[in-house]
Order: sequence, then C-alpha cells, then structure tokens
Amino acid sequence: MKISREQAKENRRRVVGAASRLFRQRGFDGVAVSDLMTAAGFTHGGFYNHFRSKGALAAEALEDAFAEMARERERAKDLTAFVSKYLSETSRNAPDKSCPAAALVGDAARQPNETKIAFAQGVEGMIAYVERWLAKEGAVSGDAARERAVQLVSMIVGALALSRATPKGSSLAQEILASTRKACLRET
Amino acid sequence: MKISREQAKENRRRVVGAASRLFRQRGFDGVAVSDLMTAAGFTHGGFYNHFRSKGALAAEALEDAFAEMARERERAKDLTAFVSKYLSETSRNAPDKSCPAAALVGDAARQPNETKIAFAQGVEGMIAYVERWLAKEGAVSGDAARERAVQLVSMIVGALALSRATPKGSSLAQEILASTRKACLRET
DNA sequence: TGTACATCAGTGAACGCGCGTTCACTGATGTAC
DNA sequence: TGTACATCAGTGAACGCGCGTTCACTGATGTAC
Repeated sequence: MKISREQAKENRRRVVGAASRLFRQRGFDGVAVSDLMTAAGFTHGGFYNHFRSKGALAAEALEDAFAEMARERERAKDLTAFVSKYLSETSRNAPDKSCPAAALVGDAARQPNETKIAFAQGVEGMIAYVERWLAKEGAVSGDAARERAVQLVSMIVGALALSRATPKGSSLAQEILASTRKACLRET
Repeated sequence: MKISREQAKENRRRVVGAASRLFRQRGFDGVAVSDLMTAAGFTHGGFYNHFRSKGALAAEALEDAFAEMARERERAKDLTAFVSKYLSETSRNAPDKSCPAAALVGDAARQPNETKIAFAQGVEGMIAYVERWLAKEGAVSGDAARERAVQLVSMIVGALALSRATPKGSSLAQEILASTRKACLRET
C-alpha cells in the first residue's frame, strides 16, 4: 500500500529519530535494522526504500542527535545551567536523550569517514557554544577562549562517558560528574 | 594433543593479551572469538577450555590493558612526559597500544557490571597517578589534588577519544590533542 | 472533472553469512601403582 | 625407575541464531489523457 509523498518523508524522519535515540542507547552495532523499523512503527523490509544501507544511516542519525542537542542547548539560561544538566545523574542514566558525543565517541572512531565528519561537526558546535559563553562572561576571549572551550568540551564529554562506564551509583561514577561540574562553575 | 600445565597457563595469557589489544582496536563486538584465538596462534574451539564465555574475557582483558598502561606510566619521567605521550598523534592512531579507558569507554558502558568494575579500577589507577604528581609538584594537595586529578583524567580521556572520532589528520582532531596538552602543562 | 494506468512505500518471507558455542576426537602430559 | 591409565588443552566440524539485505507482492497515490 503506497502512502503519500509527504507521509513517506515523515516516516523517514521517524526512522532517523528512532536511530538517533537507539544508537545512543545501544551503540551502532547494538541496534538491528528491524529494531529501528519496529521502533518507528514499521516492518523491516521498507528500510531500503529510504536508506542505501544501515551504515548510511549512522551519519544522518548523528546529525539528528546533535541538532536536537543544539536546540536544547540554546534554551539553557547560561553555561552553568547547560553544564549542570549535561553532567547530571539524569543525563548519565539516559544516554538516548543526552549528548551523542559522549554516547558514541567510541563507536564513531570505528565508523567510515563520512560518519566522523558528522561527528566532528557536532563537536564543533559544542565548542563554539562554550567559547561564546566564555567570551561573553568576560573570563577570556579570542584564541584563549577557543582553547579553553576545547578543553572544557573534552572534559565534559570524557566525564559523562567515564561515569557511564563505571558501575551505576558507585562513588566514582558520581564523583566524576561532581568534580567536573565544579571545574565548569569556576569558569563563570 | 595435551600440553603441559605451565604451557597452558602461558597460552591463556596469550589469548588475554590478544584480547587486550584487539578489543582496544575494534571494540568488544568488533572482535570474534576466532579472531582472538587466531591472533594468539590457536584454533577457536579451545577458547572454552579457558573462558566461560566471550563476555567473561572482557573484564580480564581490560585489567590486562590497564596493567600494561600502569607499567608504562610508572616509567614516565613526570606528569608532563606522561601526558605528552598520552595525547600524541601516535597514541591517537594506535588505540591497541594506548589507553583502554579512551578506547573502550563507550563499549564498557554497555557491558555487565563485572566489566564496569574492572574499568573503574583502571580509572582509579589513572586518577591516583595524576593526583600523586599534582601533590608532589606542589600545585595543590589533599581534596583539591584529587578533584583536579579527576578533572584532568576526564579531560585527557575525552580528548583522546574525541580526536579518534573525528577525521584522521583533520585540524579539529589535532587541535583537541594540542589544546588539552597545553592545559596539562600549565598544571606543573 | 473522470478514468485508466504507472508508480512506489510498505509488507513479510527468504537469502546467505558470520557469529558464539558445542562436541567428538586426538595424543602428549600427569599420576597411580 | 617403569608401566598402564586417566586427564585435558587443543582441533576442526557442526549447531542454531540473528543479522543485513533482497525480493515478489500489495494497493493507495500520483499522473496522463
């Protein structure tokens, strides 16, 4: 049963959205094409009407996840508010709704260059965002702000990922989030 | 053909060593049992004489990788020497010979608790090492040293992982390593 | 506007493949006497 | 010390399963007249 072109576009978007969430939760290899299609409300066969291959979805899903994160980021009151949420227990325990960089750094490193490019663009967005706040709040500016932004982004991505790789609820998992939050607060 | 018990122990160690390297390079799911056994010089069937399952090897391989890293770390002249090597292009391009935390954060987050415990112990080792140097070089001490160590470890692990998830040779991949190296040099 | 036909998004069975794991077998090692 | 037997690390074929992908089919949508 064919459906309207508009509907087809919408359905495609649903699949990308499902991939954006499921990939963050279980990794690229942890999600089957049939999982993606079921989550989007379809059967698996139709996947190839929309995408060349499962791999071709990876870059697109990353873009979608980073875009969602960017939208949410712009809603934050200031850098402190953003970081507090980014490094919260809630974020730690819900990778599917949190930063794609922290959830998929490891996976992206083993994906084709096309995917790494999408990943790099997302990270650039994070750096630019932090740099903007550092310059605005007067602590630093110019090259120094950029450099500090790269350092802070590395730290918060590393902290969120490390906290997840450590037993849930353990003191180390909590300490990593708490200590890195403090480092960010000191900036403003 | 049975071999001596001593030889069997040695063979087991070879498999763990191969796992330690291959897992860092391709991730837990990217390595088949037959890959591991072939790399260690055996056929795949004997695997289950040594290990309960492939998953049971993960924690042990992580311990081995962290132990190797710790040995190398102790050979470093000072924190600066350690960090310079840790955040080098060479490290970035050879995950199989570099930090297991950076290579496997994403994978470990999706493994059973047993594996996360091994991961956490390795990270604790890194934090303790950095804390020791910070206290020794007089910048900070006590709780402040511990806190700063957690922040620095998060930053260098995040930086190495991010650099790998970004296209090889790209300016961003290099900038992440260079900027975070500078942050560490400033500490001493 | 109405009709006849082509298109193509979605379905679900089927494919080939690689994976983790099992198993009967081999033969050197370890042990009991 | 020598002999006979039990053990068990390593081998390689085989298993069942889930995966990515393909395909014939369906029937509503889009289009040509």
